[in-house]
Amino acid sequence: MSNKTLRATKQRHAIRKAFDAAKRPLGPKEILQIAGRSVPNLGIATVYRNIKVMIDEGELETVELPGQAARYQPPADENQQLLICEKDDSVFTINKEIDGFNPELPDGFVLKRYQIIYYGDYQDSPDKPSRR
Amino acid sequence: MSNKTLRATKQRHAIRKAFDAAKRPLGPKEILQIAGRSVPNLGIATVYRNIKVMIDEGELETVELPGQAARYQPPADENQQLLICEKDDSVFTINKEIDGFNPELPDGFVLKRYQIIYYGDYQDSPDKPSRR
DNA sequence: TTAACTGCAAACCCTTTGCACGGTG
DNA sequence: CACCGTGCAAAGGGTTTGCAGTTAA
Repeated sequence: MSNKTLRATKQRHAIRKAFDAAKRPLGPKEILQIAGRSVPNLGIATVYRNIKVMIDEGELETVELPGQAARYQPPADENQQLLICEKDDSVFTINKEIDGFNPELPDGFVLKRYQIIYYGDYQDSPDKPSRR
Repeated sequence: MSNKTLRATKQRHAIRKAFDAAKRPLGPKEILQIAGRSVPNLGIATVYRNIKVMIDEGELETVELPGQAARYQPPADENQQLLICEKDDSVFTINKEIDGFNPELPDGFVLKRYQIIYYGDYQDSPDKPSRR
């Protein structure tokens, strides 16, 4: 966590609002698109820099996905389950715990955390951003 | 699968040998480094093109990892478990099935496959390439 | 002979950085 | 009025493509 004093800029405010509205992990370009609606000329560099600062502040965390660029979200469960919609690669989260999950690992390997990713899609075409 | 006739080139042969020797998923630069030992002046573009061709032929498959560039390997289990060594980001595979694993999914979501990724590291410093 | 294949370099795409300007506190 | 933050453009790093020369069949 940084020790610099953060300023309240309209850019950072718009980025926060984007996450509030989307309620799902967002990538840099998605953030630019959403936040850019309230901040004309918002630059992609500003988005990247704010992502870094906000992660540093503990306000965001990285969601790393296989074969895709990183997304970001307000901090959630460590072993959060991610659900990737193959229709459009949008990402949703499941915050429920799996119980009794305890895989066998190779000798000497110390498990720190795990990530389970489900691939599939919805039969219908739901309003993605309202799901959680 | 392509319909073009593949030729037996020394470049492709060297790339096959690299996978045989490594026995773990490899990235383009790793392939270039290993196969380049037997083919001087091997170009990275040739590596990328051969990866594509070999995937097209079913000879390789993509291993997508969160937050990392894709690796490749000869086809393995669909729900293969991947093990990422955080010491150097090298990747190993576990081919054992998990039984009784059956998570609850949201209504309407059709599960096609899942991927479980464990993060941690080895206490010792094993010979990575010999592990499987 | 001919069309797949290769190496090189340029082109791309995404992310980061340098710089001068603008805005917060 | 410091100095943090921003927009723009250039620089980086990884992957793809264009092209002319090479080589398998």
